[in-house]
Amino acid sequence: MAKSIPEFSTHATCYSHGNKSSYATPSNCFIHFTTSSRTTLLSSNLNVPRSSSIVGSSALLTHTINNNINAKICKFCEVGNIRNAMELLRTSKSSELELNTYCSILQLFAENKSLQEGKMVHSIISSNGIPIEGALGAKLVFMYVSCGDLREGRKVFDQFLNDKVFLWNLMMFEYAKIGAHHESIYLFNKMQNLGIAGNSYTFSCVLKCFAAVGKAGQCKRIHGNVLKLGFGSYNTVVNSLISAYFKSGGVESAHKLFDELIDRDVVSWNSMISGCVMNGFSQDGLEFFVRMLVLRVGVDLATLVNALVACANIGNLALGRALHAQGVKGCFSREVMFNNTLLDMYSKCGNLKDAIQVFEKIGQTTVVSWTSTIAAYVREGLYDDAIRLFYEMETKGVRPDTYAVTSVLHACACSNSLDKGRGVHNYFRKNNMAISLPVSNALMDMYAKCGSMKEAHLVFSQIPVKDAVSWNIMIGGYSKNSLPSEALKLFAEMQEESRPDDITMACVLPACGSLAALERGREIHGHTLRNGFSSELHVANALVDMYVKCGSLSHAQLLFDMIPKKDLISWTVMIAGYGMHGFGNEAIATFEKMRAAGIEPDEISFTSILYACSHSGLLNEGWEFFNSMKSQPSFKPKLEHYACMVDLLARTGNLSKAYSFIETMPIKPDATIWGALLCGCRIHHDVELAEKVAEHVFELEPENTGYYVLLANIYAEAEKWEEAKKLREKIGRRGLKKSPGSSWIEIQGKFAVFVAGDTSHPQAKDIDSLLKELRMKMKSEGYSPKMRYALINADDTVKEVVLCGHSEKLAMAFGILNLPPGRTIRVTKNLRVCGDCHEMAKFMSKTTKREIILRDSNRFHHFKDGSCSCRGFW
DNA sequence: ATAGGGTTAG
Repeated sequence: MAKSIPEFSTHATCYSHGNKSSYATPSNCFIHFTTSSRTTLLSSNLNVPRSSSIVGSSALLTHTINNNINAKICKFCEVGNIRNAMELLRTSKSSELELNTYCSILQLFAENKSLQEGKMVHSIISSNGIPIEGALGAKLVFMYVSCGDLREGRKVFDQFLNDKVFLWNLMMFEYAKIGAHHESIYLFNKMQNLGIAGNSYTFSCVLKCFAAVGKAGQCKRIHGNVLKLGFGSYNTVVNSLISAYFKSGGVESAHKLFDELIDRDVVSWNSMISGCVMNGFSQDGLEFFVRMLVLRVGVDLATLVNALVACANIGNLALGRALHAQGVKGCFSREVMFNNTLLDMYSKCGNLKDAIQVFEKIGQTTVVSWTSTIAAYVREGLYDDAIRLFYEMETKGVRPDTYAVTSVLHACACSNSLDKGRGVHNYFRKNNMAISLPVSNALMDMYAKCGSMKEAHLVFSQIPVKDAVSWNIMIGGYSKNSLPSEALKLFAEMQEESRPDDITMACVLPACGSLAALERGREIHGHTLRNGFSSELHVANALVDMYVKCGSLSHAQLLFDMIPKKDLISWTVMIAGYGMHGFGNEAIATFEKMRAAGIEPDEISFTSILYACSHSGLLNEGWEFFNSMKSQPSFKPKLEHYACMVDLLARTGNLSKAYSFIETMPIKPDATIWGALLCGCRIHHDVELAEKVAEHVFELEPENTGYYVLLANIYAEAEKWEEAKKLREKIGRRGLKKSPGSSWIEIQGKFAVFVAGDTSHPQAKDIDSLLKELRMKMKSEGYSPKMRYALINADDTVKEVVLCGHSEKLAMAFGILNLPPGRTIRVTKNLRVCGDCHEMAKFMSKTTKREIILRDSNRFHHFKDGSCSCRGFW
């Protein structure tokens, strides 16, 4: 998270490009050096009386007067009388003033932080023709830096060559303080090139900077330097080394240094606790804390704060409370930082009440207190309270920072409230708040999570320099909001403009999955291998899921088996994969293996296994899983679980059982539940029940055209043309439009999309004649086309034409025409496959000796040698 | 005259 500091970054750019015209180049320094050596001669004339007798006596007189003036100014400085000191300085002649006098007055202004007066002295020095160098130059720099004008201080610093380590340290330290670590490192390197040896301060500072910019290798190098120069026993330096190693992941090196350190002070111990905590070893950190107590090392505020963070991370509420008590005893309970950490600890340990109590008792709040409390409310799902607190903070005069802003946006995202999110965004605009990169990212994330990719993109398009997070949020947002083509498009753009990381992979792979874009998915798989991302668990899981959804179950299985430490997601993805492809028994075996591996299923893995049972018609097994879930007190079956059971009962022909199951549900059934039964009515041709069920469905979701079509089809299949027609007219009257069925096939990374009756395709003629030929063959081999699916009350010839025009048939035929013999044909359809197409696919797989994998909106159908893996369960 | 450890989000 680099803060942008324009004035310093321009420096850095100049230096790194070796720009000769920059005022800070060594050659420029040399010019200043030579000019000033000339004036050094002049200035020494001021203080050394000449030897000539006549001139000499007057010079002596001048000298005495000068001394008086200089002494007077110094006296004024001593007592802090700025006005008189300045007055005297201004009215005195240049020749009367000594360098020391300037120094004393600059020192005073440095201590008083009087920048304006300091600047005046600077201009007097310049107009008096005094060269800026040596002690005076150093003092001038010190004045500017002390007064907070680092930029002006740097200008003076660059004007002369100096070898004062203190001054270099000062500059480095100031840059480090404002986060300009690179600038600090630049100065360190320059110092080394000039042959100026650093001291312990130098190394402490530069180690911090290297750690901050993530240069672990440099820390090692500096470590060597430190030992060579004999700072290996300096406490401050070793402590800096320890924390630098920790910050760059060198946990072992840090521990080794600590073990070898003889004089450990409280900072050494604190560094160990914080280092362990930041590397995810909170328990180890707490052990260092306990060792401190045993050895009676004094504990300070930082110790308690670090230990509290450790407790928060591992949820150790008991120790957290003990630390609270210890803090009160040690009089830290007035410290804001202590209270902030404390309230965060309570919240993270699941104790909102105590967290709020700490917050309400804090005498003095900072933006951190508010942010932590906002996050505490979000943790408990109290999003409105969190948002309210954000606005309340403003009325208390606390200005929100990046953390506060991202937290409140997260609250909006979690509450799934686009209006509240927009409200916060408007609040930023009204208050002219700077929208930094992290804030833009949080805004995009909020809009994406609330489903408005349009607004997310608007924010995205206004970011001048995007980082990987920005791209990932957009790509993942498109994937999650069912805009997979947009996700893939943006991923391609990202590859041109930025560096995709492991998270990018996990964001873009689901898009391949939802498009069944196997070739693109394979490409991205290659990308993860080349970049070493595939060892990341979330990437591996995403890959398995992608192969499952792209219909390549064997690849999914292969990758799944290769995951060394599978988590709940890995298992759930594979169980769902087996289910979707109709391998119910494999899904069950995998579920049992997961339990044997000590991983307990959650609600989602139960949904997956129940669907797997339903897709394979495993009625008894499904009941068993459903009952075992109900027997666990921590689980309450949700709507989706009931939907699976209804689906399972209905598919297996237990329609009336399904009906009574719905009636006895403890929660109110929604349209999906009734819809599952309606679907079963279609499979088992129960028109009477279908009408009864449809009433429920239409009442719950009157706008969803899919259900009207479903009932219309049930009528048509029963050849009840009048009813079908009425229903279709009803749809028309309501202005509802059926979402058109479409199918697509990916060939060489490009998608060919077909809609029913499409004749615009360049190969339409070939496709048509191939389908006609297949139909003839089918007929001659005794297949009768399933006229029912034409759903038009016309004579059979017309029906046959319409049947041939179904999008999945077109896509399959296109695949046969364009893919080399023997290659598997993979087709995806946005709706459920039609019965006649299903029959024809079986036939196609036999006569063309091709494997056809058809994914519909519900599951996969593998057609091979004239049969389908679904065995009729669809 | 300059230092090392310390709170909040995603």
